[in-house]
Amino acid sequence: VTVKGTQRRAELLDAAEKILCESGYAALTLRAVASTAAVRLGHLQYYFPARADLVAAVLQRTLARSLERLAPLLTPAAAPEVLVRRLLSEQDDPDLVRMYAELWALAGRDEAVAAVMRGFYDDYRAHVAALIRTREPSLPDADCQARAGVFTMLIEGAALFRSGLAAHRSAGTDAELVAVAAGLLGTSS
Amino acid sequence: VTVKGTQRRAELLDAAEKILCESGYAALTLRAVASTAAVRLGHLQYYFPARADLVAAVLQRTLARSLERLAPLLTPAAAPEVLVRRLLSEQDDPDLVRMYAELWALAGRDEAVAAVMRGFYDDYRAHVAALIRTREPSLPDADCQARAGVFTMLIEGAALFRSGLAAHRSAGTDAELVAVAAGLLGTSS
DNA sequence: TGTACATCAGTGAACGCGCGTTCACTGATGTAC
DNA sequence: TGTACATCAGTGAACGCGCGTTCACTGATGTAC
Repeated sequence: VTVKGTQRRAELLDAAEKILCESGYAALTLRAVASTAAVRLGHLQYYFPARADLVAAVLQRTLARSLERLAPLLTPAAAPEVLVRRLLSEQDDPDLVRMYAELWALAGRDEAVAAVMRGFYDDYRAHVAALIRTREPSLPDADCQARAGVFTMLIEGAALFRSGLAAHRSAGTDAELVAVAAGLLGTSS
Repeated sequence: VTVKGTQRRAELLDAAEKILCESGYAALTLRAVASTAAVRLGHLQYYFPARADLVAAVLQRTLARSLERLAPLLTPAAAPEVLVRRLLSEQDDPDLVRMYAELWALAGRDEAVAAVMRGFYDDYRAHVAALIRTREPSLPDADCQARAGVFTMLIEGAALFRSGLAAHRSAGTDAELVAVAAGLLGTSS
């Protein structure tokens, strides 16, 4: 495990992540990844012997990075409404929403992918639950979990209906969405 | 346009819908459809000259049938909680949820598919809005629309988080989900 | 009632293409003595 | 400080496969006269 090897591997995952985001899972072929990373097909296979290895690696890394980006937003510092708006603005990147939609579809056909996805959303939900707990300390833990679950459903459902996939954005619906989502996070400050 | 031709066409769409539901979009190949319908590849091409024609036709028919199944549930006859529970029980079929996930992913890569999807959800949302209007006649129309929009986000988000794709079902979260969704529909009876 | 003919329904073989995978190979880098 | 050798990094060509599409063809069904 040399420094060069680690770096190359990261470059290949960069290329894979770029393709997955911009062009989708169907376009995530070994040849496309190799070409994007300016590497020969056979060489890519040296690092990822089978396509499944590459897919698993890029999935893990992409979701871990997503969580790193989302977790800092889920702090009690801001008012719930502000927090929800920030969270929703993360959905402004169409490529990202498209990618999530593809991962959901993938999870439906591949139990290993589904397990990784559930792990990601478990972490996400735990952050939300902790936030609710901070805001309403007297609320039983089970209720915090339940509210966090519904909050997550709502936010991820919103991704579909604010991105053009299932509907276009609407200011009126957004206002109601923010109100409902903020209400789930706890009493407004 | 003979009766035989119409019937054959329906049989082919049946086969395509079955594959799309059970095995997903990637498995929706012309050879698989022809084989399922017990028809030769060349013959399938006679009815659907290009794959895109078949995909468009099966998408239209599948969503139209979905709406026919969902619309009767969205009547003011039942209490909101009961109605929401019935709606959620429609998500008990894993194949169906998987298929929706695939259609969302598809919509992200194909604007024609996205347009069909948006049309479907426009109709769906209109039904919900009408239901809310019945239940709370004094509510301005814009508010009905906004609430219906959030309701739809929540229900579709719930599909992801109750099917194993993004999370497994939880009784506690379900209870909170029903409460929030029913609240959006209007005052409880 | 029969005949000619156009259209509809269905067959079968082949095409070029991109895919994941395999494999034998070469050059560079590190390591043991 | 040099040498031998194992491991790492990278190349290039070929494979079998399934895909959508094309096309020439045959048989069945309807229609006009």
